[in-house]
Amino acid sequence: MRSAPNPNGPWHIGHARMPAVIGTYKELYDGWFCVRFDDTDPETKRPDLDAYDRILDDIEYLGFEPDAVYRASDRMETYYDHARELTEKGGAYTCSCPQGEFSDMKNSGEACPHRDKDARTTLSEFEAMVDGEYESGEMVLRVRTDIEHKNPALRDWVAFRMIDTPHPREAAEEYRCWPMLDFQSGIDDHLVGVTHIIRGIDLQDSAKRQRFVYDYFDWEYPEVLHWGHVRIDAFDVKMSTSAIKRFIDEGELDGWDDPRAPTVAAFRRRGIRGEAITDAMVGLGTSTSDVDLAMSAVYANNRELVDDDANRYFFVRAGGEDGDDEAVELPVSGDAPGEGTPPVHPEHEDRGRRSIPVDDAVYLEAADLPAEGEKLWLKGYGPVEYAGDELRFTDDDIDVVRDGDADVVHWVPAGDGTVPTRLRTPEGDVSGYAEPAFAGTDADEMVQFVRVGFARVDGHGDGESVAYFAHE
RNA sequence: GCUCCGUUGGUGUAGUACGGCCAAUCAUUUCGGCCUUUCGAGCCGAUGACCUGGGUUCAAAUCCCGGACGGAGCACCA
Repeated sequence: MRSAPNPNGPWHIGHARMPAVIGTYKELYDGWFCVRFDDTDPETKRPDLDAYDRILDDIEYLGFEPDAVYRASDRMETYYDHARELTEKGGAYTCSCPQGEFSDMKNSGEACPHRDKDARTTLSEFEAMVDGEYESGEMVLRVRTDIEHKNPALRDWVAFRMIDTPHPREAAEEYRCWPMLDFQSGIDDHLVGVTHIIRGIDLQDSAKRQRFVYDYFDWEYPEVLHWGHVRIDAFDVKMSTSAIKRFIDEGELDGWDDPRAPTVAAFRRRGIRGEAITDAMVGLGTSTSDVDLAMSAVYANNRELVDDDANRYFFVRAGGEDGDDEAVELPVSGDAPGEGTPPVHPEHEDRGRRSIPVDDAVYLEAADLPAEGEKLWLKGYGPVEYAGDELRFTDDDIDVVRDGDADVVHWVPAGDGTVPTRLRTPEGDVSGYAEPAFAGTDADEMVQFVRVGFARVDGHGDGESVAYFAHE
């Protein structure tokens, strides 16, 4: 099987589907898969030189190692040879009709005057194409299919055309005569031994077009499956490589791994394992109709993968960039203990307990504040009553929680050890305070901010620490 | 306009080739309960679907015909 990306940019999350599915099938059925960069349009789908490696990197992150990697732009001579052979078999002719004129004739089922050309004329004109003797638009090589085919999409399609813009890859910058996808991928699939093709619904007619070429060569066409588009819920940013690129250029996004971007790189930085994405993609199946990928499915997978290792910390959200919803600082009075000792991980008592010193005041999230006179249970610390301007420690036992008289909330001390932290989320940045022990976490570690969600520690800077929010 | 294709709970999926074992699977979501000095975690449970109208048949999610809705192609893009 093969994944044939167009390297015109890093991947958004939808691109993960192909490697996820064929990589999984390969493992399941002891198969083989390659990545082939279909980079045969230096102009309108101009390849991005960085994208080749980034894509391979993304595939590795998703959990797969391709058995082979090809670049179509390295294989031009092969395509030329097959074009010559096809011409000799009577399967192609050069055509200099203006695009619109040909289209009109084709749509009414009429052959253009070039269709009867003999193979020798075509061959010499094709060599001239290869040598770059025509300008863009002057001459194409068409596959001779059936000009009266009932489906107009299949009638005498273009196999090669001239492109004046040089290819960005140095190895391919001299070529001017480029194959179209249907020709190039059709030839390659057979030559590298692809037996099963999965591709998008937009390429439904490709198989039918390519079959004409396969018939000329007397090759057997692979099994082919067309799947629908994936829509991802939960993202405002329009999901297309060019749209994301534009947002980055305009400064709306910080880069390809901005947590607000629906890119593979962003998911990675947020601490979502490739496996979680892969499993969700495989779960979508391969149906022809469009599907919605619920992010909750990816998050649910990731939660399971990550929960066991993610130690718990408290993080009090102070608010977004607009400064609303400030955290509330309240003194603690009464016969209060000097520290809170919640478990590092409730299912792993052996990891011990954190120590959170309480000098005289704590921060709470504004939304957690009860009505005056009501009680709260500060998790890992104890019961308090909200007295309007302070929290009075009470002698209640845990029954106040059982009886529903007090909510259990997280908190951090308002003292020196508290760690100012920025949590970068798909909805934007949230600033806040993490408990002192958070300063001891390592970059790349996954943690769970209790009652907030899972996050990946990005780093601890001078003034603030940064974490990337994964999911609840 | 011409040509393809699809339609199972909120979401995804199994089942549809060979009709009965499907008053429909699994996961997620939502809701409820349980546990834990009491996690937006975990455990348990509940709600919730065969696009529509005809036909064939003892029997239809499954077969046939029509309709609706949705998607795709008809590029010198991939």
